[in-house]
Amino acid sequence: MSIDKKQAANIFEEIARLLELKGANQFRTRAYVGAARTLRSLDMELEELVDGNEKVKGIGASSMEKLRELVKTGKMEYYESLKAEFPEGVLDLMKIPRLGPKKVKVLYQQLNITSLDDLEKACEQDELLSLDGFGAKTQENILKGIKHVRQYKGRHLVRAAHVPAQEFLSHLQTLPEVLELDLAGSLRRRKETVKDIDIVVSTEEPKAVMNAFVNHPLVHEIIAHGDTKSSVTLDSGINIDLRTVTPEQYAYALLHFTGSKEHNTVMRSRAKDKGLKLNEYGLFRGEERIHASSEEEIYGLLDLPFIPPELREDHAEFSLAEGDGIPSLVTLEDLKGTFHAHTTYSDGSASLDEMAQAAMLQGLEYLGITDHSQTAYYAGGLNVYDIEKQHKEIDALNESYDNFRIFKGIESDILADGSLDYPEPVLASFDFIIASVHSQFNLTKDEMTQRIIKAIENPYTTMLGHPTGRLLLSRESYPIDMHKVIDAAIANGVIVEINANPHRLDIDWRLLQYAKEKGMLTSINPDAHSTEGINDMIYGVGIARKGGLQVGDVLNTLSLQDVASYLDERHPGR
DNA sequence: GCCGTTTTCGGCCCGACTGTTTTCAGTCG
Repeated sequence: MSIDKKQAANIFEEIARLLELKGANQFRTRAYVGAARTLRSLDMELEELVDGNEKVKGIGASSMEKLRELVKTGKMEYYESLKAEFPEGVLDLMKIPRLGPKKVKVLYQQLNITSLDDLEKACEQDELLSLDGFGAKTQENILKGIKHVRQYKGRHLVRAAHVPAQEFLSHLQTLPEVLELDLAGSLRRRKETVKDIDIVVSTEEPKAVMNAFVNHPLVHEIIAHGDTKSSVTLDSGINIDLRTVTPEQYAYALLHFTGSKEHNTVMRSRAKDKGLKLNEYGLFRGEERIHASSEEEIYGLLDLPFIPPELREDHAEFSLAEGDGIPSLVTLEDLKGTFHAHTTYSDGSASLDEMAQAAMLQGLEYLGITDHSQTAYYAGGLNVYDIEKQHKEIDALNESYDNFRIFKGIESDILADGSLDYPEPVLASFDFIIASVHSQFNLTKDEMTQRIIKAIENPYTTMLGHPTGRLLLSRESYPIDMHKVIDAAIANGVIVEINANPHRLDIDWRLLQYAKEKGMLTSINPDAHSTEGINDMIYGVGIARKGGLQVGDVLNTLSLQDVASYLDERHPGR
């Protein structure tokens, strides 16, 4: 069993946690975190990295040697011995909010606590009160934290954060004391999952704003309530952090709290290189504060073009900024239509006409309907008779619409051998086909990659659906070599979708820069199973923007006429 | 542990809040 990048990254991450527990030098700890991060977004195979001479920033000689050992032997002596120093389960304790390495160390050394269960029992029996630095309040918070960790595992799907965030923004907007406000944090950066909601407000009267915030009816619990920073938990379990600053500080605060941490670190060192200091309150030359009234101005002061929030991950944005420039990113308004929607013919909850009307309400010119194929019996997959019936209904509806068209599609299962789910004459009856894997995930990486590439090579395949099969926060991707899949898609003129359903957001944005450079075309598809599902396109746009995609990279920015001729030319039978 | 167009040694981002203290450590972002 060979090690993949994610597993390797997790091991480096765990080493960092263990070193923290040991009380190691914080910079050494940070180096391991940095190595883990580098591995996660590595643009080559692990074997290539450890065998080659290419240097990668963030992985020095020591980490490289450990990584090589891991890749070659499947084991790392250093990690194993470090792990042996602590009982299994101790690391779980650090997932509890407000429990860091120092407190965890005390808990396990003095009370021999090595699991969430142990900790819960100890709290219930008031055992923590005897420890230095622990009091009743801490114990109470830990008990709450254990529940929180068990229930939510700390992260949330972007839709679960986006909806309440909009509610709080509108609420705060109505306050006369609020001068400016914005979403910040990972939600503004449109990450695929988020830990909490961050909002920044500029005001001259922070107390009034904070009071209104913590007293909002959706607030379940107040975690912190200060003059410039407050933090609450909502009934749904998600946290919101609110920061207030003065109008003078606002642009700097928005930049700071939008992050990412890694992006900010680079920005700070750029400032430092110029003899300046950057923090959430301003850019300083000695005591002198340099004025900036927008994020654009701050970037300008550091000789950078404006970097949109979605790109601020220290992933590619600084090299883009200093090379070809920051691309003008695709927006929701650029989408003229969309593909991948289910109806009551299979497992959707709305009829063909209802789905089409919902798309029209969004201002779209076309909708590609793709119910499930016959093998997906669990989802009511369509047999040949159903398909004929659906096509007749679509023809009639299209007759009745002005300037709107339903495209006839199918989400064909990719069978275990890589073939599509109907005989050729049936495949030929569709305007387009999305090929997706829905079963038999337990193949090896090579087998799965070959299976999907075979489907890509089928001339009837127009798009590849949710290419990795991941379900965020619940199911990992099946093993697959996405670089090979992307290369095959490009070679065969197949579109790889950005599945915009918040549970999937698949293809991962970290692959999009590679795909774009190679010339891959994508389509932002909601995978809608209801009329509301069409609204999920916005989350797919966020992913496209994180990947640096522009209008020309996205099929469904084409007008009805252009997309119709594209599909016609692409169809092997026409 | 990582990094370097002044550097192979000496730095490594920085501030707010809580809970415990009695002036501050730990945690978080």
